[in-house]
Order: sequence, then C-alpha cells, then structure tokens
Amino acid sequence: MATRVRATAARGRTRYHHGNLRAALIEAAERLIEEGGPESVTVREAARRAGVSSGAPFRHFPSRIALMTAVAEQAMTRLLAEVERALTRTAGADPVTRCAAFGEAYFRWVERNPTQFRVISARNLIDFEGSKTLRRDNEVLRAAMTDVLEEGRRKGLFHYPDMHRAQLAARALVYGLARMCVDEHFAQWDVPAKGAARAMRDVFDLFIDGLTHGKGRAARRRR
Amino acid sequence: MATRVRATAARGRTRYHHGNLRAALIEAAERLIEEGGPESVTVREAARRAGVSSGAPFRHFPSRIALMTAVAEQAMTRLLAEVERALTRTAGADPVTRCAAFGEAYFRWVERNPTQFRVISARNLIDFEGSKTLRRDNEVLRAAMTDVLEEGRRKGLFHYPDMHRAQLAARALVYGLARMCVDEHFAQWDVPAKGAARAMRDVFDLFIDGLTHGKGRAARRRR
DNA sequence: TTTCGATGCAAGCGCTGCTTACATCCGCAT
DNA sequence: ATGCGGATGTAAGCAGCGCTTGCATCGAAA
Repeated sequence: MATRVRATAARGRTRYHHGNLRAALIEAAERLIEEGGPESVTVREAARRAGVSSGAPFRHFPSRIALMTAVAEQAMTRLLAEVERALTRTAGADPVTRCAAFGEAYFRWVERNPTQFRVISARNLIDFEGSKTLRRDNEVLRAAMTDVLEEGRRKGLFHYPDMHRAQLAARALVYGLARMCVDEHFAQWDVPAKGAARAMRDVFDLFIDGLTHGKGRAARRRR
Repeated sequence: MATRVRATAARGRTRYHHGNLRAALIEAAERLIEEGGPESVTVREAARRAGVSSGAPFRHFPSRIALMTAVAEQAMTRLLAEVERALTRTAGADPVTRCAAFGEAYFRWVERNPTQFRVISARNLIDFEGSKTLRRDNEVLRAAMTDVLEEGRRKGLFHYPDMHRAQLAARALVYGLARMCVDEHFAQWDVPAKGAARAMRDVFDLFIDGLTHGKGRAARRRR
C-alpha cells in the first residue's frame, strides 16, 4: 500500500490509479491531526498529500466526517487492544490490581496518543452512532470495566452501594483525567508533564481506596 | 442594545450605525451555538442576524476566535457565579455538604447549559490562554475547590494522602461527568436523561465516602 | 478482446474567514 | 454652529474549504 504509493512517487511516474487511496488518505489524515489537531484536517490537504486530485477522496469517503470516522475507528481499535492487553496480562491477579491496570492502560494510551483520543471524542467531527465498529469497541470497553468491578465485588474487595454508580464513577474518573490530559488542563494544574501518569495512578488509588473503604492502601502503594 | 436593534428593524429603517454591534454579535453567536453547536458558528451568519454586513464584525472582533472567546468569557462568568452562589448559600455548613454543593452546582449548571460549557472547553475555538478573564475565573474556581477540600481536612472530616491528589480526583470527577454529559455519553450509559444530576450526586457521594473513609454516608444520603 | 464498473481528474458552486478601500456618522474643539 | 477626526459601518474581493458533476482512464471479468 504505502510502499506502492512511495514506489510510484519515487519513480516520478504517476499512474492514473493510486493503488490504495483509502489507506493513504487515512494515513495522511492521521499525520494532519498530529500536526494541527482534528479540526485542522482538510480533505483537500489529505488528497494533496496522497498525490491525488481534490475530488478523488469522495470516491472512498462520501464526506469529511466519513474520513474522520475511519481514523477514529483505527484509533479506537488500538485503544481497546491496549486495555485488553493489560487485562490479559493481569489475568488471575486480584481485582484491585486489575482495576488499576485497566485505568492505567487506558490513561497511558491517551497520554501517548492524545491526538488520536481527541478524534475519538470529537463527536462533532465523526459519526459515532453511525459506525458499527466504534459502537462495538466502545461497548466491549464498557463491558470489560463492568467485569473488573463486578469481580472485585464478588471477591469481597470492593464495597459500593450499587454497581451502576461505581461504574459511572470509574468511567467519569478515567474519562475526566483523559480529557483533562488532552485538553491540556494539566499545565495550569501544576502537574508536571511527565507526572501525568503518576498523578493518574495516585488518583485512581484514591478511588479504589474509596471502594475498599479506605484501608490506607493508596498510601502504601505510593512509591 | 437589543431593544435598539429591534426598534430600528421594526421601524424598517436601517441606520448606518448599529448602536451596540458587539453585544448583538455575542448574542447572535450564542443563539447559533444553541442551534448547531460551537463549530457551526459563523461570523458571517452572526453578522447577518445582527443585520449588518459581513465585514463589520471585524471592527469588534479581529477573528472568529476572538468572538468565540468573548462568548466563552460570558459563559465562564455565569458558571463561576453559580458555584459561588452555592458556596455562599452553604457558608458555615459542614465541609461534606459544601463539597457536595460545589460539585452539584457545577454539574447542574453544565447540565442546564451544555452548549455554553462546550464553548468553554472547546479550546481550539477560543483563545483561553490569551483571555485574562477566562484564566482568572478558572483560577478562582480552582481556588474555591481547594478551600472546600482543605476545610474538610482541617475539621478532620476528610482523610486523603495529600491535597494534590484529592483536588485532582475531585476535579477529574466533576469535569469527567460534565464532559460525559455534554458529549452525550449518558444515553449509551443507560442513565435516564432526567437522572443525570441524580447519578452525579450518587457518584459524588461515593467519592466523598472515599474521603471520609467509607462510613456509609452515601447510602444514608440516598433518597 | 471487448466491455463495464471502479476509480481517477478538472472544473465549478456556494460557502467560509479575512482584508482593503471607501462611506457614513458621532462627539469634541473651535 | 461648524467642521474635523476617529470610530464604525459597507462593498468587493481573495484564497481556501466541502462537495458535486461530467468526463477520462484503467483493470478485470465475460
């Protein structure tokens, strides 16, 4: 795909047909997002970088939103994979560890790929509801969190009034931290750039402390 | 201002000068945001609604971002006022109540004014750093939260490892819930539309429970 | 080999943010 | 009262955008 594109470009010859324009456009869009944020992505510029006319993309993506949605789908799949890796890595471990691993994996991915996360949550730029992939991946993520929390309760480690609110709190905490990270609320919050993940772990520990009824675990886990 | 505009419009006569274009443009922008989100705001359309030529706004706002920033400043001031009202109302009450009042006031304002909140946090559409007003109001908000948490600790009600992380957790929780609300994560989260505030209170209670080392307050406070 | 659908191009429509040159008005010093 | 200058409006226009249309080109199936 990309090889083929670069090959033709290197040869100086331009075939009439691109070869794999769809993938090339997504790649170009990703790079544009990296450079100037999701809002700055332009179908024309993506086409330009793929070495193709301004009308060509619309054969593959009926609209700019469709292009951005494709980018979001890729990003979401990667985020999900990261979280699932953390969960299989800690399979069998105690729910507290697994819960923390979940939050850390999620947050760390966002921290390392802020622009990609921005696309996922830029719901005015993508058609979230219209994408089966996005909805499915999101649901899988939610179910995974539910499982971890439920596991903790079954084993008598977490004590929360009801599953629903624990779930919501956990989600709000992780999502909130992630958003604060990509929205750059951390600078004015005197959290050193490098320490965002550390801060996140601290905060999550505090939350788990709440679930386990404050046995001071957070203080012990601090290092 | 608006009266004067409507007066001239009603009279059918159009004066050369508008009278209060600046305010009229902000008002028009707010209405546009209400209708189609912050991204859909157009300087030209705002000018159109103010009954003025497409170049006129640039006498008052050098760019679209400047216009949006003005809107954000208004919104932020209102949010801050709402929170401060809740804090003065509960002045003298115990920190747990005040803490909950803070979170509720913040969240409920966002819930009632989702579009305005979207502008505040749409940092790619506004010049947050460049606005003294925005930075000051934001700082006041942060300081208010710090005060409440510190008060709770002084009176021996909250027990958290350190101020910094409690503060961060609280902010992440409220901000996360607010974002989930405006990003419409609640529909797929089986939180009934009307119950968002209730869910928020439940979650915040859970958090305060964590701070007070789980004496079951959340369960009692539930009604 | 022919044909036909998929995929590309060129041109263009209406919109955008923003600039420039000019018109109009209000308030203030005379 | 007058007339002048700065503030505030208009009209026209630039480049860039998303998206559409009509036509050119190609590769693979018949």
